Amino acid sequence: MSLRIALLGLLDAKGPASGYDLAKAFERSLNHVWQAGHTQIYPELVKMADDGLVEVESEGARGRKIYAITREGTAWLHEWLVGHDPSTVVRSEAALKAFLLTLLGPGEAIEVVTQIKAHAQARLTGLECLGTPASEAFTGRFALDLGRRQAQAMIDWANATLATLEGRRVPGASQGA
Amino acid sequence: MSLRIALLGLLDAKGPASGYDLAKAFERSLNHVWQAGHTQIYPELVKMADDGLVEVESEGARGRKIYAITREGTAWLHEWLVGHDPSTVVRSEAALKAFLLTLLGPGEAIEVVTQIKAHAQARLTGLECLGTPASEAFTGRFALDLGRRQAQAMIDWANATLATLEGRRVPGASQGA
DNA sequence: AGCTACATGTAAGACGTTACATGATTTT
DNA sequence: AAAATCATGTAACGTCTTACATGTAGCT
Repeated sequence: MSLRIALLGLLDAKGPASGYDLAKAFERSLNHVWQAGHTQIYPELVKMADDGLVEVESEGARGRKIYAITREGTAWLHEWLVGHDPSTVVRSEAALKAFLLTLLGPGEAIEVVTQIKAHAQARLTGLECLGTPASEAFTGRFALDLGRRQAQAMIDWANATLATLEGRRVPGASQGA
Repeated sequence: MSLRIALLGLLDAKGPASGYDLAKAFERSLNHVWQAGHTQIYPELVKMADDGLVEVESEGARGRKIYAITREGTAWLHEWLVGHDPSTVVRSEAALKAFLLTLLGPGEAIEVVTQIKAHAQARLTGLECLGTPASEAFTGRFALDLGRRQAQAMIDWANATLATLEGRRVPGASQGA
């Protein structure tokens, strides 16, 4: 259902758009929150139109189809945002690596953590580029802040873990907030 | 591939086990890192046996089949841990809600953030119960620390966002580490 | 005898990725 | 004229969830 929510959210926030536009919007803005390519988006829009959540507002050049959110779609979106209990399913390859870190020797473990840290730093840099503190109001600004904090938490974890692995601190201790 | 890694990791860390045992281990220890039920685990173990990564060591009562990791399996596991670039695919319903927060009125937005905060706090409490600072060495202790930090980051975000929504702070500003 | 925990599976369907396929318009 | 970008789709395959199905062993 979350793909629907993401698509409805974009249509609600930015107005009518084609599947192509939505795929681009996914790449640019939603990327750090949810992922979907055009091969998933096009069929989903058709299904959503069948269900009355969106409608083809107009057709442009090159077979371009502009979808608009319907009143039913808006209602559905708000219902989900307020009423739906966010699922706690987590599937993180980085966390899986962290879990199995004790199976490796110290040298290899340091290598893996360093790699994870580099990824988190790249992610943080990418997020910093998306919004500056000056631009105060835009859709997704709260998610951007959340993404930054999550990336920073991963970097902090990597630093603490590297310190442990290098024997500079006690292992497994809780380092607080 | 990550399900394989998780299963191989458990077999490597805790020794031979049945599919049933592995499903239980998923529930208890791996839950905050990767999820899988028995309906996914049983067929995967069969495929892994076909591929030579595990083997049926013995069969016990009630049709119980004990799987053990093979040398090839161990090699494969280490290869993945060190060599595989962790995918950055993120799909978080909480983050999606955060993204779409601006579509809601202040009252509803506060409600949603409060709900997310409660979930993060429950998660943090659950993780705290899994390991005490005293027990210094166990498989997954690094992932536990990571999970705690991620949960704390979410709680911090929720508090900052609530402050913004209640008009106590500037919106969208970067709050640093 | 009935309940609970152990133990393993299959099948249908939803969700997601990769590869393939096609054609129109704009830019170089 | 060729290349890039716009624009939409299908098909095959892999992963994940939910529901269904079966039988054993221990406990009360």
